[in-house]
Amino acid sequence: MSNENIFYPHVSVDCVVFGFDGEKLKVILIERTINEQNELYNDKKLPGSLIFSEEDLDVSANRVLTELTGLKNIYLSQFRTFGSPDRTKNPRDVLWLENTTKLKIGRIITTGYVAMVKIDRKLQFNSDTTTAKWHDVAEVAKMSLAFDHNEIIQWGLKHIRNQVEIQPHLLFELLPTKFTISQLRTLYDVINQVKSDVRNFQKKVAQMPYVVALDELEKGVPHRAARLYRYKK
Amino acid sequence: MSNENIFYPHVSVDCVVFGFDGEKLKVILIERTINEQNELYNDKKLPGSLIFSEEDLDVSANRVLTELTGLKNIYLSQFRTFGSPDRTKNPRDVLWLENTTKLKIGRIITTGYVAMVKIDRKLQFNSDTTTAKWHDVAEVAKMSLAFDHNEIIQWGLKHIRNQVEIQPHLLFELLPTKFTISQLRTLYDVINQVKSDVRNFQKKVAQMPYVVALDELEKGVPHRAARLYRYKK
DNA sequence: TTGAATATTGTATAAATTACACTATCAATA
DNA sequence: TATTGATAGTGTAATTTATACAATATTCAA
Repeated sequence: MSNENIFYPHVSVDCVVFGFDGEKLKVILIERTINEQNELYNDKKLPGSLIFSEEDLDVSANRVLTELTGLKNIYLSQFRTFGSPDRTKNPRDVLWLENTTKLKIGRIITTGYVAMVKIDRKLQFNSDTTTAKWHDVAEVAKMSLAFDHNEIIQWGLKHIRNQVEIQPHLLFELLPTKFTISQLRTLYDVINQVKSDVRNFQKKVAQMPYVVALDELEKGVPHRAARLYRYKK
Repeated sequence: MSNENIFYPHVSVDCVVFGFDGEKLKVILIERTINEQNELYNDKKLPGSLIFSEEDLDVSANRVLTELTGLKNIYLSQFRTFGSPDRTKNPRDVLWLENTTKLKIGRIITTGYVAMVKIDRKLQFNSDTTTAKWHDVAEVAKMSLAFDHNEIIQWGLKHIRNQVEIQPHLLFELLPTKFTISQLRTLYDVINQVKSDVRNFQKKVAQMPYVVALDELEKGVPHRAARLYRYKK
């Protein structure tokens, strides 16, 4: 094996954090400003950054997420690594990288992580120049994000679909503590891109021992109030 | 974000290539010899190596697999990236790395790929010092492999289990062109760690339009010969 | 009181999964 | 050539799971 072709790529992590507002699937993006020949250009990217020297990849994903969004103790699940040299083919991305890292960067290999969090959790961040905000996943698909972040989000979405099929418990990460069956169904449908039958869905929920009915109804709705449920264990 | 903690890890790929001998699940390992204070030490590792400078990760996995096993045009599917700094905590592994790469290596982040190939494919290799051979997956689990390769194999195994559930077609990658239902069932059972009922399995196969019966029986068996089938499309 | 909006509930049918045991075939050998 | 050992091959009933489908209940607001 010859050595002259071996070099030292940079390694980063990117977090695809999903939320649910009761109606639509959301994802956290960070605003990015690039100073391009004294013209300021704004676009959006996933929360992500280079890993530290002796830092475990999973640990790094948690650190970066906290630094850029303020979210702590989030379960992050690795789903795929993106390693095309074309990831840095856009000069705007390279410019931004070199400005923010003060490093000369040839290529970056990034590992994607997904998380599912309750959308009412507060987003905070260290830096003055980045702002983490929720965006509609459907809207984001039409936007042009930094690097290959559109592609990363699609893979992340695919990943949570698979995850949720194996572990339906994960759905409750996205719902408020108290929720209606209707919210649960909407979430299920939006993730799986289906339209479930109301009665059959009720039946399905009824045989989930970990979804327990509360003695409480939703409030402030201009129609019959739905019963609230919570997730147990 | 401070820069002093950012550095340039090495990036590699490792291939977990599964085969099936009609009875047991197999995996390709490479023999490794380490010269430790003039004592030769032998052990085994997955086929894997550092990526090249401008090489796509997927392309790299294919190149490395061909270089180390002679296998060409294999469909490799990425399943997980291993990024613990502890991956190089064994001095023996570091010694081997530095001898083979002539590089000073602190840590290596590796991306795992799986492949499923017919076990009768010929294994060939460039180097005089490595030999690729099939090993029982069950036996390998009891061996101590290089780096975290035991762990990588377990993740790979989990991955093909999921894959095969979604895409039962993949099973036929592991079988000879002509196979018996009994072989198919044994393979199914060994991958899913179950014991399927013979009659129910026949029923299941009967409703797979892509498994077609041949007008041919197996030969050289000291009992009633089973009908041969092949995979179509 | 009425209408608008959403919540809640059951039954019949079809499809998929599971459990279960005897006969058929062939080669080796007595 | 009869017997034995080893594996192939086959069907039915019961259970579980998935699907299709519509009328009544509750609440708020007009």
